[in-house]
Amino acid sequence: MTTIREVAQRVGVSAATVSRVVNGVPGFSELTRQRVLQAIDELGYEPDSLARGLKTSHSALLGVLAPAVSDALASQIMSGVESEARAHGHAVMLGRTGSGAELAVEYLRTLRAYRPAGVVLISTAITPEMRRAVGSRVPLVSVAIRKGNELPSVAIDDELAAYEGTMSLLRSGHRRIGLLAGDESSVLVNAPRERGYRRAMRAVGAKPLEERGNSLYESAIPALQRLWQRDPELTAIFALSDEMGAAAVNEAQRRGLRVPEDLSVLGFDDTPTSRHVHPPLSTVAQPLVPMGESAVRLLLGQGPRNQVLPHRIIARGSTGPTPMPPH
Amino acid sequence: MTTIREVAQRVGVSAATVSRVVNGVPGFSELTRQRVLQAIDELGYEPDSLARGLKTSHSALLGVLAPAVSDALASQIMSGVESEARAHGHAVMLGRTGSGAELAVEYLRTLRAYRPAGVVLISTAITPEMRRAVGSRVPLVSVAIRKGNELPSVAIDDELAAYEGTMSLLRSGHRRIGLLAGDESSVLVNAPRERGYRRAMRAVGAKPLEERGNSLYESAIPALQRLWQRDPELTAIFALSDEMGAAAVNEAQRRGLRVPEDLSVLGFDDTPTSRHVHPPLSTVAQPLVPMGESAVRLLLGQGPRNQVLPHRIIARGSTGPTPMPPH
DNA sequence: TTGCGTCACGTAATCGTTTACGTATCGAGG
DNA sequence: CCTCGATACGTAAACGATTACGTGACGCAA
Repeated sequence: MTTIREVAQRVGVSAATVSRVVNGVPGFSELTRQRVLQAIDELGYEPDSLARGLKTSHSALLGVLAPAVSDALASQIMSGVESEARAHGHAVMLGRTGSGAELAVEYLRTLRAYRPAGVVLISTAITPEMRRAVGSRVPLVSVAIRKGNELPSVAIDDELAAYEGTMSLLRSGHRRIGLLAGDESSVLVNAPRERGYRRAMRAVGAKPLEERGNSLYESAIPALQRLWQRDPELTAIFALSDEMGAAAVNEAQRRGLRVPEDLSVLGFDDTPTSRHVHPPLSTVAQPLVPMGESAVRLLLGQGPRNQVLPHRIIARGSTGPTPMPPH
Repeated sequence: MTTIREVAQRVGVSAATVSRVVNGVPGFSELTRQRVLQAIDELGYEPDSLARGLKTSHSALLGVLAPAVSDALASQIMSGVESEARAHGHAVMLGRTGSGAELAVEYLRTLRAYRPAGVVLISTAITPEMRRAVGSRVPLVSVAIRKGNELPSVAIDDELAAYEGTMSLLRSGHRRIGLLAGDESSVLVNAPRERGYRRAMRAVGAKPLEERGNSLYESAIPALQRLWQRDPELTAIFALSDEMGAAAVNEAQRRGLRVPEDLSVLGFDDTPTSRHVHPPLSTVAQPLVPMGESAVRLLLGQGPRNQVLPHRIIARGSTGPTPMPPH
């Protein structure tokens, strides 16, 4: 590893001067700039981030905390985080919450030891313990959750998005729309969505019908069962996650229903999963990658404290007009 | 941020002693150990990783390089990497290759500046430029690829796995088995799988039939078209990725074929995608999470240089016996 | 010519650890 | 009693960068 002193020596200047040209701090002539840059290139010098971070007391590291590393929704957001972070010369450190805040606290403690430039919390509410663990200096931003913590946030308007999703089904003539909700543990994102659904249903005098899964594929199967049991003549299902939506289209077809002729299914989030079923899942799309990008810009001090990004209803193959009533 | 000197002062010893008990280096009495530990607890002291890394010239950071952050297969592996890394007190830095080696080189350069303990390369072959970028000190390990670089590796035996996958279809009576292969760019993993398929087919005197996608869902549709065109009476399809397998079961059903009664579909990798279709996809499973775990153990100096982990054929709903020939 | 402001550097302290080396104390063996 | 070897520390020098401060040279106005 070549050090700043080695390149200084090669050029015949002091380390301070090299540091200045590297960081663009005024105090050197054009000629020495050239020679320093050339020496850097020849020696393949790269500033030691540890030493730099020690001196400046902050590194160019960004922490990312997600419920699970392999979570599809989080992955998309992380993708945006990674590219925007890199665009700003920052690197990304990964951690997961798992169940309970214990892992998160532990992760934040080790993260703090690296003096990160900021931390992105994906689908994760912050606890006082977590705040203590990471220290009060480090800026945090929460993504895909708006309420429940006083952090700056990047998210869609879940209530409105669910309202409009429901509305789009209603406009196609559906009245018997079952809701496949997420579980209580992710209440911060689910509660507003449920409210949006109910508000839309009530607006047209339709009766809300809800069952709860845990957002994952398997959990949707029994919830669907219960839904059909409560109303065998459902014409549409609004699932609050794409995985549950995928389960709905598969399960419907297994029961001999055609999608969307006999049953429309609307998903939520627009993860890649929505394209893995047939017909492809219509969904209420969150701009996941842009959300990740926005989050790092916010951390790096740009943009308003609370960003609400636009959602979008994407009609793919799984939704259509109300089936003709048999007569 | 409390420093080591502050805890030293509080106990009435020198910083050196505190450092010794923190790192378990002999040279302190049991009594001072107790008191130091207590002071650390009271002050919430956490050693500064940057300073420590500067002094020892290596951090407890592990780099991970994947083709894409949101890649499903890579995500599973990363999940294993993260948990095992954490179990060893290491943190994980994320980077992506994208297309071309340029991003990878850039990432490895910034990674080197943090003096990482090692780097995990997922589905990525190393180039001389990449090696230079990261420096010769940093140990590397490649996951999910065995050939093509002289790195220590963790992977399954792709040739054998594909052979056995094909064999399992053959044993069910299938003879007209189409192969949905991946693209040339990932030749290091695809070539052996194709060889395994061909070897099995030839072993029973069946005729190989192959078309090429790019491992993603969408790419499988036209490839399937070509497959059916070349042999309309295929009774099974072996897809070299779960996404293509999922496309095959959906596309088959769209054409009015029942899965598995009329057509069996076998996938590859055992990513979550395999459970997102109906019937759920039978697949040749790689132990992705354990592969990630093994990789970090290998980096940290444990285990043999080249690990071949066991694959497994998982029969879910998408495969079955040959359809009766109509007569 | 003198004086002063600017430019272009160099010097040296500093960030928070680790660690080689020095040292005081103490018990035991001769 | 003296010596020797552990044991249990303390001292101070690194690690590789950044940066406040000092300084010599130069230009220019008075």
